[in-house]
Amino acid sequence: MLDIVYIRNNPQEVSEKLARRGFDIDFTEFLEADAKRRAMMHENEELKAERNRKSAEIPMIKKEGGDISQWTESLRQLSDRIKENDIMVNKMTEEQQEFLRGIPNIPADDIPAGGKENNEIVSVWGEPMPVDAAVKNHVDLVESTGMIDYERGVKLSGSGYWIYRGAGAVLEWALLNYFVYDHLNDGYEMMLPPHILNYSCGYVGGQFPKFEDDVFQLRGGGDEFQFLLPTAETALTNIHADEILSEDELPKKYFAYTPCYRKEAGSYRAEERGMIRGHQFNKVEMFQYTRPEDSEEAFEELVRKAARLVEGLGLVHRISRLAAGDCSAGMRKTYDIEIWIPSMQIYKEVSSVSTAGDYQARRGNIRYRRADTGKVDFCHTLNGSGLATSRIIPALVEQCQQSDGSIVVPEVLRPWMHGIEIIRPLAEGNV
RNA sequence: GGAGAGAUGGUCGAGUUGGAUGAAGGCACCGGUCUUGAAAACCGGCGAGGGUGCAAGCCCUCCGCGGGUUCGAAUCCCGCUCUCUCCGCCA
Repeated sequence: MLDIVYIRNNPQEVSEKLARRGFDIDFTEFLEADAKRRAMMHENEELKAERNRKSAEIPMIKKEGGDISQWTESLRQLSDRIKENDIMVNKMTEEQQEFLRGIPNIPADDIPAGGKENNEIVSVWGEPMPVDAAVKNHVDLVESTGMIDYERGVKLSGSGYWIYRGAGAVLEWALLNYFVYDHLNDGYEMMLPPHILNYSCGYVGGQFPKFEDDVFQLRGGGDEFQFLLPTAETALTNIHADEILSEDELPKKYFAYTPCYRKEAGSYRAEERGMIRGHQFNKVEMFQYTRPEDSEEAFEELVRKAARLVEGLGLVHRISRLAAGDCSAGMRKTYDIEIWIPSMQIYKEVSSVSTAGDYQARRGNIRYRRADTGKVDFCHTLNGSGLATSRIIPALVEQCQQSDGSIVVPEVLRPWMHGIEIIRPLAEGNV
């Protein structure tokens, strides 16, 4: 949610900045309605003041034994008028809120305008392997080594689900451990939140109402529903909703491990078969609540952390600065960490680091009190995957494969691999 | 699933025969006195949102959420949500 005062004072500037992300908006009508609403509100407040004043006199008149019947009659009329006005003001306010809710965040000035095609590559780490007939794709690799059981995953649940098993499950878990320990070392607090959230969490996170249909909804009969979280960000954003934090507890640095549940409705492209896109995948999510003046630095920190995790695995990757139109609606700026998938000859996102500025904080009413002035102000919120595994494993098995179809486990994961250093193909008929 | 109790400001907690009070008191926090320093003690300050104003200020709204009764609701009535206790069930 944008600051209405800011829009009021700088409508032109806001429109221009939003245009950078391809969002066309004209505030003329909105501001007219806003002025009308405020005038109406002001008028009604004066009526209320009058009512309060006169009502307060009644007990005194009563005490002196005076007659109050004409007072109550005129006050009843006044009250009725106030009630009518209230309904109108509420309606205007509701319309205004709805309008504001539909406006995406203002993109940061230091990111390119336009859509996906304007994304910029910030840096590249490692040398992408050339196409090679000998390179096996991850689907073949994880099946031949028995790391993933696609068939039985589908049997249990349906298309888009798989089972990590044996060395595959161990590797998956080792990755998560590797991430967890890195964040603990950096002083982040670990969270294991509920996976089922209420409607309001989806709203504050910025996903609802637009993406209501992209999550798995759990309906209990009411209008509002609970849902399986599509990312731990949705939980972490809401932890401090409706709270006023004190300045000295900022920045708050959290991370959470959860599976992420997404409908991913729509057809799968053939090249995305495998683990690239599933209905359920594991992810460790980093999150920070900061003072406004610290969010830029926090953003850099999150990007650095995400990239360093991939680097630690020794996997070829790059960092992209997303163009305004490619950032999700609630975000001012997003950098993606993308990992090289040799069989597909493309980079795929394994982490998306974003800063929301105060956009989410306004929706969730997340504030802090400044120590110097004693005033409250909105926090800034930032989030970043650190990391999602579902694209790491494909990249890992492909980048770490040997000519015999075995996979060398990266050094950093060994402490959690129960002695497995090389994952070898199963014998024929052993699947 | 059944029965009962409750929801007040950062926190604890008064206030429920409707009116003088955004709300006693304690704690926390901030400023000051005292002290070599700290603690203690004492004095003072201390909710949020909105409107208006250069400002001091003034006004409106908010006692879980939504509605109702009333000239007037934290207080009465209805609905909802959540929490707690007891019973039942049980991975």
